[in-house]
Amino acid sequence: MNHSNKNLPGRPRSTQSHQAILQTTLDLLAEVGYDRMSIEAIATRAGVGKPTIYRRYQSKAELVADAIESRREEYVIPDTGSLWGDIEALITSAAQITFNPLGRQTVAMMIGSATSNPEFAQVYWIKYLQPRRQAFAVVYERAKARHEIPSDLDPDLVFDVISGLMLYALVFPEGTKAWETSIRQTTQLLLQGAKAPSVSNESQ
Amino acid sequence: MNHSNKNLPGRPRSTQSHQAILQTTLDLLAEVGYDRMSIEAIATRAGVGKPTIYRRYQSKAELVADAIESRREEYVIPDTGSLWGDIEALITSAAQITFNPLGRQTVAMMIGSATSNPEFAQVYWIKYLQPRRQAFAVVYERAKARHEIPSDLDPDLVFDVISGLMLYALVFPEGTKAWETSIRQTTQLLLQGAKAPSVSNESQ
Amino acid sequence: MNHSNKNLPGRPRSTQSHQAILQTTLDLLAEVGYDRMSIEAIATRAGVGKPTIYRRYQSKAELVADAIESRREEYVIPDTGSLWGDIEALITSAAQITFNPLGRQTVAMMIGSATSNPEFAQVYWIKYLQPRRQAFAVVYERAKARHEIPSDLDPDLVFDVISGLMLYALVFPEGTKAWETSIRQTTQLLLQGAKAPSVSNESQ
Amino acid sequence: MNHSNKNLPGRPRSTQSHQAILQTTLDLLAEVGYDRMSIEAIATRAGVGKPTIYRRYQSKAELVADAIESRREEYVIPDTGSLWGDIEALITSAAQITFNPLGRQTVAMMIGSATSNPEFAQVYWIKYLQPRRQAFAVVYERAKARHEIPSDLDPDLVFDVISGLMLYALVFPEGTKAWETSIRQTTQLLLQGAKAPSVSNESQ
DNA sequence: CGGTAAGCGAGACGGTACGTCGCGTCTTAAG
DNA sequence: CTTAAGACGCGACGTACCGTCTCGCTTACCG
Repeated sequence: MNHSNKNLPGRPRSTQSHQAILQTTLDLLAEVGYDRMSIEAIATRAGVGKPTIYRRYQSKAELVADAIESRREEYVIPDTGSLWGDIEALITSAAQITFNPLGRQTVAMMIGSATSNPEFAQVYWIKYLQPRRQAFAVVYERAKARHEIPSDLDPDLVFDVISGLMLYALVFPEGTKAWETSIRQTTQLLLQGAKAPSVSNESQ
Repeated sequence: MNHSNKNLPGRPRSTQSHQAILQTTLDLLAEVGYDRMSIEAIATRAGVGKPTIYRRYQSKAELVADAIESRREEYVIPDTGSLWGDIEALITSAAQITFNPLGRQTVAMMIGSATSNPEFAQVYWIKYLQPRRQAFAVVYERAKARHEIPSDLDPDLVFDVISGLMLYALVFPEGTKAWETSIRQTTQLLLQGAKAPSVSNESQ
Repeated sequence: MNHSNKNLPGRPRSTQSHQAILQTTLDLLAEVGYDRMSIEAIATRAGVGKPTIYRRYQSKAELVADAIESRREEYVIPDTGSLWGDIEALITSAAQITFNPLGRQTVAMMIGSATSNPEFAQVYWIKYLQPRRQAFAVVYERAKARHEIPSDLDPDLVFDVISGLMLYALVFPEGTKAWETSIRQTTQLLLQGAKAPSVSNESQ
Repeated sequence: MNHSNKNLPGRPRSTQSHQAILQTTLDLLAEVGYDRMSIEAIATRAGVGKPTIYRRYQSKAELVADAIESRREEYVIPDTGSLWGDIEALITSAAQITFNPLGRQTVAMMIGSATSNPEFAQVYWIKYLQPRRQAFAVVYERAKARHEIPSDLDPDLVFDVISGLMLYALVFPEGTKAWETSIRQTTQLLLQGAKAPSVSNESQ
């Protein structure tokens, strides 16, 4: 992304400052949340001048996006040998990332600025959801090859339903305590439904 | 909730100012969004002093919550005679409320403060989602009585899946253009799945 | 000034409230000073509604003026038998009234609003200084009759010099610690100077 | 007082803004007076942000004090060759500074906050009165050297009497129209009194 | 003796200014 | 040419009082 071996004139940007900025951003995000987190506070706590931040990022959203991105680990497609094993792995991975202070704040922030900064949710979509969606497609294909499941079901749809449920559970915890159970149940029903003879939907 | 016929001392609060505040809040929410909307601007446009707003609400969130709540219409359970007709009505109603500037901002705001102001999402849950969830249960029971659908399916689960998908579609429009189709398809699969012979899930 | 025995219709004004207002005004004036004293605070502490104050007084200045005036005692011209005895009595009386918290605040307030509310200093002049100035004239005449002092000196001038010195001492305490001594000395010099053969002032 | 050639980090404070603030403060002080002058108005008219003012001064009093101080000219001790000539020069100089809108407001403000901000009157004493008091002492010594006046009179006392009279005249204009005449007369009497044989003060 | 007119406390009203915080930009000297 | 530091103009924050108003309730005179 940055061709750091270019012979640019002048003092190079401090890697140390850069790391301090990103770490402090994540710390503050987890501590006080996106809204209550000020660039001023990040600069002060990181021991960095404000312009040093603004030179790198145009907005708080951009900074936070990069901070989160910087800590993202490479996602490995699970391969446990069975469909349900893989699905459990996917759910567990998603839950670990999502259901902790930083994760909650991240999602909250992403969602909160979905309308005001649409490109922001887009980043989340491309960087985070898309890879998992594709991983699920792979998992699904493998299960199909093992004849575990029917072939006429769109894995993307299943993935979106699962993601939607997790998002829903994140936003409304009081209505959906047993969200993991709901996800398993729903996935099962979808797979069965695809196998069963079609039910006519007369309104369509 | 309040018996309102109490003989409180002092000048009563102006209903006119109150209405002006709520209306202006909704106008500005739709126009510029939650973050960019200042109490100062609301007060000025509503022709009201700032303290008049702060006397009623402790925070912007509280004000906006009440403004939205004040415009909520009574929800009527659909009864078209067929399950799919009722479902379409539910979807259409939800879409009308959600997929417009004010609706998007409302949901964005509710979700955005889900972690910082959890009681806020709770209000949304109780006032808005719960009634629709219960309405769906009624619709489902009626369909069951008409032998349109199997009996061993939890209507709440179906509702949550649908809601989750809509929320997902609202937040990530780029990934889910055809969300209405997805919802119909998913609902159909769930209903079929419930009818079909169970698929064993060995990991459970 | 007010023909209080008029048969006005309606409920008469509460003497109790009136006294509470005046007393609280003086208390607060001494405690926090004129500037930091708010009508709101007076009303609250006096257990009185704001309109009850505004019905009586048009401004804070007016209220304070009346509060001070209400506590003014009748001034009695001293008559100790000797000029210096009388002068000491005058000085002591003035000092008692002026050099205490309420007195300092009163004078400060009078002076502070001398330019913005000139009529205010005028009240002070008429109600407080004028009587003492006239009293001094009487004292002076009596001393002249006793042949203690020369006749060709204007007692008003002497009084003004004394008053000026006290005012000066009140405002600049650091420069004029021994103001009582200064006053005695000055008075003595003026009396002597009036007796002595005139010094020519060529510039006049 | 500050050696100003210190190498402080960060952007130095804008001299331009500083001057604009001081000038606008004096303008508004003369126009509307101390009480009616708001920091908000100063900031707006000076084309400056409020924090820029609050960064420099903790209170309105402090700001005004510095604004006045900034325009103070160096005082030159008069030397006309005769005592009365010098005295006239002193009086004229004092009158010019004091008896105009800005001067009146200045003194009013200084005096008004004499009790609430005692250090404020102190500044006035040190910066303004003390130099003139010392100047008068010099003038007096020169006159004594010319054998114009007796030696056993404290020039500070004379100065204080004159200052007190001017202050008195400023506060109570209605009682002391001919204050210049009073001052000349008083000064003359004091000088004569010092020459004359002492009058016994029996009460002491 | 009942009507009525003013005063009462309480407290909300539209405002103005307060003093603070954070914004995103700028201007320094130092590296 | 970047850095840390920090001032800048700006705008919104939430609070304190301003002086006015509107309540429901006395209170006391007057017909």
